Amino acid sequence: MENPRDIFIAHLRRKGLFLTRERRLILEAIFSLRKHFDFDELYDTVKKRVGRVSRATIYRTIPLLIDSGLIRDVFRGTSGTQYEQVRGLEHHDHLLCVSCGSYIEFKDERIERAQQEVCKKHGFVSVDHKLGIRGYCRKCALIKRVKA
Amino acid sequence: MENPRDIFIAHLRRKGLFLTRERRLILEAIFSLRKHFDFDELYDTVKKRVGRVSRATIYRTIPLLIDSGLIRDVFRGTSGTQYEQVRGLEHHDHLLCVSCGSYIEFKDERIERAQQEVCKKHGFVSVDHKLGIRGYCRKCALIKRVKA
DNA sequence: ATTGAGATTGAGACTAAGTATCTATTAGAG
DNA sequence: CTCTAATAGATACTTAGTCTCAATCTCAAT
Repeated sequence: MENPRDIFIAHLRRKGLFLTRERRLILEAIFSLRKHFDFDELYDTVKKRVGRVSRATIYRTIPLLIDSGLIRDVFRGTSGTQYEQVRGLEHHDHLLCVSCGSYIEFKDERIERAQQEVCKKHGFVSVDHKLGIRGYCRKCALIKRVKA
Repeated sequence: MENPRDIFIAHLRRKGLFLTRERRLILEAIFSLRKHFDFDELYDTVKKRVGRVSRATIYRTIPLLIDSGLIRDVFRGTSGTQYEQVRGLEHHDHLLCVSCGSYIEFKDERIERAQQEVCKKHGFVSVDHKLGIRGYCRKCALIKRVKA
């Protein structure tokens, strides 16, 4: 019950849904992609493997995968939503370079713990959180300084 | 040089832009709104006061206000972006109730400090950050429990 | 106060992410 | 194998946000 396929099937069962050929192929496609991906990358990959999929099917399957805990959406830029594979339970946050678009993942236990305390204090039951720090990565910060 | 108008003008000057009637009215409209607002609320308010504004003008002015540090965008839901007035420098983050849509603002120094350290460690120059915790507020968490 | 170059506005066309609808097809329980 | 609800595909639709361009306005220099 550890592999993505079983997790996905279990989730579908729970909701009385079928594991269709398309859903299976979308799931497989995701794990052939790099960790972060967007709609178009997923769509193109599935299409390349199957020959034909409807965009609608991809859009309909994404929330199922999110609810299964297999992927999550990380940020929404001007051009669509970015998703990432969730492997295991290692939650993490992101440093996002506004200049070159690269990102760095990080995890800080102090931040996680402090968040839990904040929730507790407000009687808030957290289901998800997202911390994104926007700025300039090391390389771009240097270029910027040279320019200025 | 403390009031929003002066800050805005200074920013425009720096970029060689004019303080037009429309920009002034948009700025004034914002400060008549509640702290959090979206595009439509702003658009309607300006229209009510002036009689006529182009949606494009509002859309063009928003980034100017963001760059001036007078407002910031807090989260982007399925229906547009939410903005908030920035008063002074008090940065804060949000607890977002996925059930009733309410939000709670909070600030935690430990989180802020830890973030700075993370940036430092990666040679990252932060310009902005956003922490949003999604979940159930006290009231909705109770209702949920009763239902389940 | 006038003027002129460049900035800006308004109106609407346009783009694109995501949703909704409808019909033919498919999954899988019995 | 059969039957029914679920599903896929195709495409129309919605809507946040951007782009375009002619008409208008701003303000620094006169």
